[in-house]
Amino acid sequence: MVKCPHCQQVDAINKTGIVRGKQRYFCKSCQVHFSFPTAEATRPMRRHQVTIVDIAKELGISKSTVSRALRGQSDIHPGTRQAVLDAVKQFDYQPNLLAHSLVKSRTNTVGIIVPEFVSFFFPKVIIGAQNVLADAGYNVVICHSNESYETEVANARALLASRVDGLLVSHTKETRNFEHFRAFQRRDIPVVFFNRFCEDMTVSKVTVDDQAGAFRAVEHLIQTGRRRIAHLAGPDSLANSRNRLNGYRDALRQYGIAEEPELVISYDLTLEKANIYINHLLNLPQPPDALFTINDPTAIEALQVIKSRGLRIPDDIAIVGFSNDPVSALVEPGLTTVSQPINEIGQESARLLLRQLTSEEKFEPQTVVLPTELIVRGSTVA
Amino acid sequence: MVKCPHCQQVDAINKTGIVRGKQRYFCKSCQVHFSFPTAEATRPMRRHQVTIVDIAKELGISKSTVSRALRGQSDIHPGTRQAVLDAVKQFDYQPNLLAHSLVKSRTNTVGIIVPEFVSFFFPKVIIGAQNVLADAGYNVVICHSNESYETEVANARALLASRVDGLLVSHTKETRNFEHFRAFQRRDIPVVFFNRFCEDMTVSKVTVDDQAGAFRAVEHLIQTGRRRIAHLAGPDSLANSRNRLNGYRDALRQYGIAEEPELVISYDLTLEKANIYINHLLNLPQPPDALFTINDPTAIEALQVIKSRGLRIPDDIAIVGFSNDPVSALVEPGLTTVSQPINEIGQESARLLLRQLTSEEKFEPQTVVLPTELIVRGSTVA
DNA sequence: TTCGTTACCGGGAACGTTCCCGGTGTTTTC
DNA sequence: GAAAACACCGGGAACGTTCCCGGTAACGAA
Repeated sequence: MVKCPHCQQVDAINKTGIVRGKQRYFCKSCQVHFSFPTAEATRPMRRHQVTIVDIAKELGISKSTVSRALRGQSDIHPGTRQAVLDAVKQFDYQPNLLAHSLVKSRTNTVGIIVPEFVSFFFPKVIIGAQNVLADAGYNVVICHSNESYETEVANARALLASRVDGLLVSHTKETRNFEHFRAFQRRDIPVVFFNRFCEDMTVSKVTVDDQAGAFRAVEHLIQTGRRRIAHLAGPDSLANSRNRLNGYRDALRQYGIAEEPELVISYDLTLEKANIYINHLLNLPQPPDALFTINDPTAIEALQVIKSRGLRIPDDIAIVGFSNDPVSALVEPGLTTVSQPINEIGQESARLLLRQLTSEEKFEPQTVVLPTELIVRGSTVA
Repeated sequence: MVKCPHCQQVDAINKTGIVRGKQRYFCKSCQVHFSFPTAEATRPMRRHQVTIVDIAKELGISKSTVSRALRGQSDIHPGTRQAVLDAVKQFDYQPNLLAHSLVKSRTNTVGIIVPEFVSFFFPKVIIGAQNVLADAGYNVVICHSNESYETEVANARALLASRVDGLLVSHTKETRNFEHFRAFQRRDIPVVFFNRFCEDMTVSKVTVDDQAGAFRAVEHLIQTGRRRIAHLAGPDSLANSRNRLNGYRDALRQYGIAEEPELVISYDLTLEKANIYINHLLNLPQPPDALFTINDPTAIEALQVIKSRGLRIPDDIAIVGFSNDPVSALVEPGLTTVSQPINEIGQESARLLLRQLTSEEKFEPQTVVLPTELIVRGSTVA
């Protein structure tokens, strides 16, 4: 009853096992195995995409010609080209970037990994970078590591797998192992760090003059008569929090003020912890008369806590933040803060990456340090 | 001097033109054209990627087997599998997602297009969506249309070209033509609108009860004694600004207050225009005693303007915003506002998309309306 | 023994592009 | 009027995967 598809014989057929749920046969005379295609297994009925060959067939030309017409380059008759363009419109053809990238080995895409983006800073950086990159014809895919090392590694892996041409990163506060970024370097995929960076990786970096900014902030506090200046510092894992701490110390030293260890607290950047430490500082036998925080959200949290305790700002205690978030102008009193050129950070990072992407020869990694500026508002002077 | 590569003859060779900068010859006896490969044209020295076949060659097995081992499925000897895994680690092999997506015709990626993301709202939505999507194994690429219709179209085109499996959109305030989104529908790529949506497209939508929220806000103003309530409305192109306006009108009508046309101003959501109109309202012969704005940034701008004019809030004029941005709790006085479940908007949109992506049969588009809640702060009651 | 079954594995065709290379007319040049 | 140049176009091999299908050895049962 089973007929060999080759010799059409019915006998001399053996069963030879069930493979993937389908009976297989063996024809002894033909010395060949065979099985019968099941009805639905013919094709998974994949939705047909209109491709370059569909256009080619329609116009009776070759796919090479269609490709040439689409890329709008050389070796194409204007008439043919127009015909292709018309057909493309008619069939609503969309080029498949996947195939394109596969053969070109480049995706015209750069990845951006940021640790968070509900605060003002990172979105603004991304927009700055994106504008520059878009002008250069690059797409951008944004990843959000959520301050989690695992997520960051997963993000990096995903970007590597999708073969981005370059990477812009600000790492998480947890990140101490940078192997997932070195994987890009090994493949000659340029990486640029911004804002937060690994000091012992030889990559391009964009940052601001954190130390000088912090110095100016603390100097300003000293010059307005403060002596017990507390500092809520960021985690030690972040270079910029180390630098801001250094700026703080520089100022104290230069003005001959001894550093009180109890006034310097390094924490994990969460508002919960910030709240705890602010209260702790205020509860000290000798509370500080000024507070310099690692960033604006922390300063604003401090502002709320201090006001809720009925203390006067800046009379009883002065506050300085860092980065001049728009909110800092809206709170009452306005927050004195160190502004950084957020948009430029993004733009400069993107430009650095682009230069690296387009340079033919070996590119020397480069570090760009942008200036900071002290913005004085009501939280330090009445 | 020129030898035919076939017959090795030297005479009977003609030049037959220079094509792409290279001399071409014709051998009359072989009846064949030929040219000589230039040295550097051999290969563009493309950096070699380590692929599945490299691993296969190294282990002396076929690429099919390596592929099987990597996908960790059936029909693979545990020993072979382990050997492959070891080699993968040793050679630092990274799978090429482009090739994978090309053959599978799916990218496991969904695109998100938002009109802006410096304000609190959209980043938060994105995070909500991303969490849900990541759990389901999807990657996310975020596009930022910057409230520009052209950019939005470009974004949509790029996402289509890179073959995302689904799309989450909040369109720009300029968008009146939705053809670029219909292109996804034509290809059976599910689209979910959130926050801002096109009413006459049959797609899934996630929104909040704008009308009820606005009603509650205005009702609250009326109940606290206000009668001349102004409304700074959003552009008519956005369904949610229309709905909020409707809620405003409902409340006035229900409480028997006639609508004053001069008190309802629709504008383009920029702070510059907001400032102008706020001042305009305050300069009216009969200025309003309350202001309900389309969103929180506008309300906060109003708050600043009003305070700078020396007017008291809420005594002289009360303010209500919309969406409960974190800033609204920080300004002084605190801003009464209508909160919406921002995170849930993202999550729900993602879930809707996922259901559509995984459902076998035809999926009926669905609209989810999430509740709003009035948050009363100092800008309306002392 | 001999057949049926299981457990693996390899070959090769997709997927949708680009690019190289070689063809064929037609036009220019000497 | 032939040789050289030009203007177009087509074929087919990449790119790096997955998937189908068929092969082979080993083993259990009849």
